[in-house]
Amino acid sequence: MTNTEPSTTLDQDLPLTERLRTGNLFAVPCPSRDVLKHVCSRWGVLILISLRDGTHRFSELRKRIGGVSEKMLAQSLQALEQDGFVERIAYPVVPPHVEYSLTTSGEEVARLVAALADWIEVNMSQIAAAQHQHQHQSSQISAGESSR
Amino acid sequence: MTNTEPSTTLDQDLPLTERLRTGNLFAVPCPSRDVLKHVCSRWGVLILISLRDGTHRFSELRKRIGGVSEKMLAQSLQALEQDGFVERIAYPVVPPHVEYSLTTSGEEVARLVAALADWIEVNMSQIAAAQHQHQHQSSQISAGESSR
DNA sequence: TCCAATGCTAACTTTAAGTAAGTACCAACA
DNA sequence: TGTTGGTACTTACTTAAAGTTAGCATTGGA
Repeated sequence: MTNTEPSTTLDQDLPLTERLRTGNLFAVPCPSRDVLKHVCSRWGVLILISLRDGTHRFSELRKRIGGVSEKMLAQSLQALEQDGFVERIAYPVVPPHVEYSLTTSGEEVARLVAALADWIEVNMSQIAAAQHQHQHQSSQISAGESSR
Repeated sequence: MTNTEPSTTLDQDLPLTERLRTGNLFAVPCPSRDVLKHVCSRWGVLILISLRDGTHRFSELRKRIGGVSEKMLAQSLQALEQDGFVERIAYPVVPPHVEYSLTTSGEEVARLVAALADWIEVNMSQIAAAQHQHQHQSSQISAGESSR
């Protein structure tokens, strides 16, 4: 049996202040989850960080962000634009010229996302060490003496 | 044609300081991307935030995090454990009793992730307004007469 | 005339997420 | 002596998302 509860129960039982602090992210039908998905997605993160140093064209972003396809770049940009984090300006010329930049709120999320990404990169060697260690003592950690 | 470059080119051309600042996240074969994926994943975020107030059992997390299945919870916890963000302690009793808590580095990422999640929740009404506005003026934004 | 350049979109394939059911272990109950 | 229940998982299967490839529109330049 899986996922039995309506899962809004937890939020409903808490006082308003608590609901605001812990957020309703823990409830299933929460719109924040979608926004978080856009912002935290593989390409969303890199787009936001890329645009922190100013306006960029579609093709510039594609070149800068290694491994992104045009489809995913367009899709991610559209999501971020719809959430109001990215502004899109299309100049009616041929060949097309479209510029993307961060909005005010976009700059704020981008700052937080960049902080997270920076932390991971700075501590990557430590994380890699933990991963390596985990490989060699797999599932040895347990309370007391015997396990499994 | 998509994804033409080996995409390490950009990093290689930059000086070391710049590479550290902007990170090699923009390169395809970057291990940071995987860590970011774990941390920023739908359930990873909620697990990290949940564990910020202390140790929790598997079943407690399942109840608290609305909509998560046992499979995804186990999978996400294993990824976070492997990255060294979460510690797992299994007591050799029947029925099983397993406790999860944040490590020191886990607390740090959790703090950054929580900051991001909090920002989104606090500004959710503004974001929702932007989304709604976007619906009604879809793709009307373009450069006025002609520029460049 | 034909190709290149740019920013997309559509059709299709592969991967990841989600769902439902099963496993192991023993204690308590009837 | 079943048998039920509780916990923390796996495993097999289905669906949704990501990724890949190809194409469109337009026009300046070779």
